[in-house]
Amino acid sequence: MEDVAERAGVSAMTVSRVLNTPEKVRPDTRARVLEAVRELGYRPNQAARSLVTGRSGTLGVVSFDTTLYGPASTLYGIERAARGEEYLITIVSLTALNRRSIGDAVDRLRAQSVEGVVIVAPHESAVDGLRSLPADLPVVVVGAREGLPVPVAAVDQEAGAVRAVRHLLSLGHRTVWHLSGPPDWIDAAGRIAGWRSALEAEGRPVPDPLPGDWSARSGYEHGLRLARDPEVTAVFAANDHMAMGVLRAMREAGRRVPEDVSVVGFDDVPEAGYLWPLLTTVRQNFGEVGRLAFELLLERIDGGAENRYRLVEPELVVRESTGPRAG
Amino acid sequence: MEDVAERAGVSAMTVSRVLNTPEKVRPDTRARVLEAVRELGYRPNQAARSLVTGRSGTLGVVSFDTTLYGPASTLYGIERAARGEEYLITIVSLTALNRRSIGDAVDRLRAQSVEGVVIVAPHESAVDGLRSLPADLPVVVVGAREGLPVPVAAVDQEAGAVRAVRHLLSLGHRTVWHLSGPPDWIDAAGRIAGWRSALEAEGRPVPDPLPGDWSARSGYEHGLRLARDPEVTAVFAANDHMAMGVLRAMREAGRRVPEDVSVVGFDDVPEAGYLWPLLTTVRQNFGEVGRLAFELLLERIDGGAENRYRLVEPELVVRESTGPRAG
DNA sequence: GAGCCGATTGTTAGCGTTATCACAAAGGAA
DNA sequence: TTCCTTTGTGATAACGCTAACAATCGGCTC
Repeated sequence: MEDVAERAGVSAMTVSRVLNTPEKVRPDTRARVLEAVRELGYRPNQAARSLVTGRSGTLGVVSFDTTLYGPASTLYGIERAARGEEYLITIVSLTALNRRSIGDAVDRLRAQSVEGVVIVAPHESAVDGLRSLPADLPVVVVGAREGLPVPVAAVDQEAGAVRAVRHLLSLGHRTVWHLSGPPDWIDAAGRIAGWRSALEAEGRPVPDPLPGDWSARSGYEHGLRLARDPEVTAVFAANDHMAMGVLRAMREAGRRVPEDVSVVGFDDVPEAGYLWPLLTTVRQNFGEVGRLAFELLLERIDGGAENRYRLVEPELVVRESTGPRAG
Repeated sequence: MEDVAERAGVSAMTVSRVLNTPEKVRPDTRARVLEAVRELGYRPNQAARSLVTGRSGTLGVVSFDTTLYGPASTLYGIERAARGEEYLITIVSLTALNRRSIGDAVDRLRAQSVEGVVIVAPHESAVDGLRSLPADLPVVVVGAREGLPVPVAAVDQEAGAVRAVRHLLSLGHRTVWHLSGPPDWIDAAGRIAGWRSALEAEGRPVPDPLPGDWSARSGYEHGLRLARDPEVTAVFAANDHMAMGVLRAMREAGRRVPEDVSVVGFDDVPEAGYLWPLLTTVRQNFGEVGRLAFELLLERIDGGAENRYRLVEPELVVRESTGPRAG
C-alpha cells in the first residue's frame, strides 16, 4: 500500500480512501491511485483491515449435512445473496446434533471473526443448542419454529401439507394416510400438523401417522402395509424419497398408481420429475429461504433487534402420481 | 490477551506461547495461563494473528453448482478433512464457466487471504481458466485430467466405464450402447474413452455414442429411440439421471428391464437404490476425492512442488437393472 | 483583504498478535 | 569459583490497515 501511495504521489491514507470511500477523493487523484493499484497489482490485506475495523466480510453457515438436497440448496441461496453484498461464506458441518456440537461449530467460526452465523439445523435438539449461544454474535436460524430468541427463516411446512391434503381430498379421496418424518425434525412436525388440520377442517377421519425416517426403505416398508388395506386410496409422504418407497411397494403389491392409490411427496427433489409415475409433490424453494436468512442476518448485523419469523410458501406440483378416487 | 497475561501474572508473550507452542512453557506457568484463559473466556483474534503470521487458517473452495450431488459430496469431504487440521472452508460458487469467472472467484478468496484453493469444476473450459491462475497461490483441482500445472484429485472415470461395460459383456450382451454426457465435461469424455476401449478390447462393434446433457429428459428421448431397435440389449448411461430416463422410455416402449434390456448408470446417487428396478451403477466416492484434494493442497501449502495426479477407484454396484441377455 | 467555509489530503496512533532478540536463572563442566 | 549452556520469560517492534483529528487550499463573504 505504501508503494502504491508513493507511485501515485499521495499518502497511504488517500489510497485507503480511494478503496473505501471513493467519493471523498478528487476524481483525478482517484484515477492516479487506481492506475497505481492496477500497475502494482495491489490487493488490500483483509486481515489488517478486519483487525482495525472489526469487520471480516465473512459470514458463517453451520449445517448438519450439506450433501442433502435441502441444506445444499439453502447454502447455495445464502452464498448467492451474500455475494451481492460482498460477503464470503465459511461453512462448518455438524458431526452430531447436540448442544455441544453446535456450540463448537459456532466457536470455530467466531475464532475466525465471522460477522454473523446462519444455522441450518431443522431439529428440535438443535433448537436446544440455540438457547446457549453467545449473545454478542448475530445469529439467524433456518427451518426452526417460531418463538426462538433469534430471527428465523423457513418454509411454511404446515401450508405445504395442507395443500397436499386438500389436493387429494378434492380428487374424491375419503381421507389421507400420512407417512411422517422422524419426530425430532421440526419439518416433520409441521407436516403432521398441516395434514391433521386439513383433514379435521373437512371432518375427515384422521388415521395414525406412520413414523418413517425419510428413507425410501421406510417408505417401502410402510407402503407394503398400506397396500394391503383396500381402504387406503391416498398417501401423503413427508418427503419424496419415502414417496418413492411407497410407489415401489404399491407396484409390488399390484396396486396401480394413480388409478388405485394416489401418492404425494414433499420437497420436489430434482429426480421427482423423472420417476415413473412422475411424482406429485410439494416444492420447497430452498434458495429463497437462504436468501431470506441472509437478509435477516444482515439486518441483525446492522443492529436490528427484532426476531422476525419469515416464511416461504411452498408450491404444490401436480404430476402423475395422483388421480381421482376409483369407483 | 493483556488481561489474561495480567491475571496469570505473566507477559502477553507468554500467553501467546502457551497457545501456540505449549511445550516451550513450564507446566505450572502453562496451567496458570490456561486457567486465566478459561476464566476470562479469552479467544485469540484470528485477524491479528494472520496479520503477523501471514496464515489465515482458511482454505477456499471454488465450485460450479454445490447443489449437485457430486460437488456437494466433494465439498463435504474437503470440509471434514480440513476440520481435522484446524482449517476452515470458505466457498465461492461459479456463476459461469469461463476463465473470467474462475479468476474472479479466486481473487475474492485471495482477498480474504485464504492459504490455498481447491477448484471443483470438471469442465474443459474450466481447465483453460487454470492456466492463468496466480502462481503464488497454492491451488488443487478436482476432476480435471492429467497434465495440468497443478495437482489433481479425481475419480478414475475410465476405469469405472470399463467396469460397467465388462459387467454387461459378461452377461452375454453382444455390445453396449452409450449415452454420453455433454462434450465439455471431462468426466463425460473419460466415460466415453473407457466404454470404447472396453468394447475394442473384446473386439466388439462400437456404436456411435448418443450425446445427452445429464438430464433424465435426454435419457428418456434417446431411450425411446434405442427401445425401437431390437439389437439394443445393453445401455450404459453416463449418469444415473439419464439412466432413469432410459428406464422410463423402455417401460413405455414395452421393453422389460432387465429381461429385455440391461441398463447401467453412473454416480450411485442416493435414490438409485430406491428406483424400480433398482439401478445397477458405478459408485464414485466423492468424499474420498475431497479428502485427497485437501491432502494435496496441504502438501502444496507446505512447499511441495510436485503436481501429483491422484485417482480414486470407482466401484460397480450390481442391482436389478442388469441381467443376462435374453435368448 | 481578513476571515471563514467546505473540500481534500496528510499525520498520528493504534487494532491484537507474534518474531526477534535480550535477559535472568539454573545447571554443568573446567 | 568461573564460564558456558540451556531453559524460560520479557520487552520491543513490526504486520497492513483505518479512525480521528490536523493541516492545507481554494473560493467566498463582507
